[in-house]
Amino acid sequence: MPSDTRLSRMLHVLIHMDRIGGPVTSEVIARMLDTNPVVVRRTMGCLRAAGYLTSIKGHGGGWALARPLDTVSLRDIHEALGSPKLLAIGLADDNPKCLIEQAVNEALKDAMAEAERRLLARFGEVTLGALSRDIALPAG
Amino acid sequence: MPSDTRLSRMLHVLIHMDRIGGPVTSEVIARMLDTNPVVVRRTMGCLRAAGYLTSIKGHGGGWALARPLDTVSLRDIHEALGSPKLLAIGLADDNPKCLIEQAVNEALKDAMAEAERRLLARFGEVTLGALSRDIALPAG
DNA sequence: CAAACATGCAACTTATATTGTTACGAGCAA
DNA sequence: TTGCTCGTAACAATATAAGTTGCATGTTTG
Repeated sequence: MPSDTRLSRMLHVLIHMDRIGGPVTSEVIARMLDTNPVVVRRTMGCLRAAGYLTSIKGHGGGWALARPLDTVSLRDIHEALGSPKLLAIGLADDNPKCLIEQAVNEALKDAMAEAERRLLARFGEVTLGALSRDIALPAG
Repeated sequence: MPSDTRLSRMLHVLIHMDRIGGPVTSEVIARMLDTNPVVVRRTMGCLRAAGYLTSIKGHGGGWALARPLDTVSLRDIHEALGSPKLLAIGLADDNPKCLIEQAVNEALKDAMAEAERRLLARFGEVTLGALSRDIALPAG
């Protein structure tokens, strides 16, 4: 399966929108992300449902930020996307009564849970505003 | 995509093999893992290539451990499987020249690399022998 | 040697999740 | 009314793990 790039894409586009200021159409965003307007609406719809974006139909419409980027962390966006799986490996449950399988899975689960916790913690520490300020201004 | 359960399965089966002692056929292992002998051969072939297993054809043949489990870490098995991706999220490279995309990806990449490093470090600290000793003996 | 057993491997199918595409409906502005 | 824009359903494309079938190869046993 192709890796999930939605988080990367959404962070990218949110910072662009902050700098543009006014509403941006799915069409324009699709060109930024080298994809399709429908993909943009589908993904950004999650962020609208979570209160980070608004969308306006009709001429002059498009997408706009609903909150200042300093109040939004990478983790917020991850969760707005439905908290998709962060880890690619899974636990087999082929023989759930087997004590060996249980012990192996317990060991893996602990390590995986810790890795996930730390990744989410780091995402929670970084706001999109802070990230944006780290970028050279000419990027527009 | 279905999560990759090969690591979990291989750890499980290696501890069983250690307790059984003699060679075990793909057929028997397939029943342990509730799967197919061909899947077993395919996956275990990676561990043979890396020197952790041997396989013997013909009557009385099957799979056997090539090294004591105390000398094999979870990380060793992960690497023997070809170091499959640990993280499920990826970085979009839709517009590689865009400074914003670059900065976003850099931030994500750092956090992801750290999570991966820590997970691998933890896998490296645990041997299959140690894991096996944590399990109640009647599990056989 | 012949038969039974077991792995090796190619080729194909299935399952699952993201991503891409087409088509059409609904709302809003000029 | 016309044109722009989002909303959504439906479907195809893509990638990877997993499952399946079939047959060749090698090994043990009688």
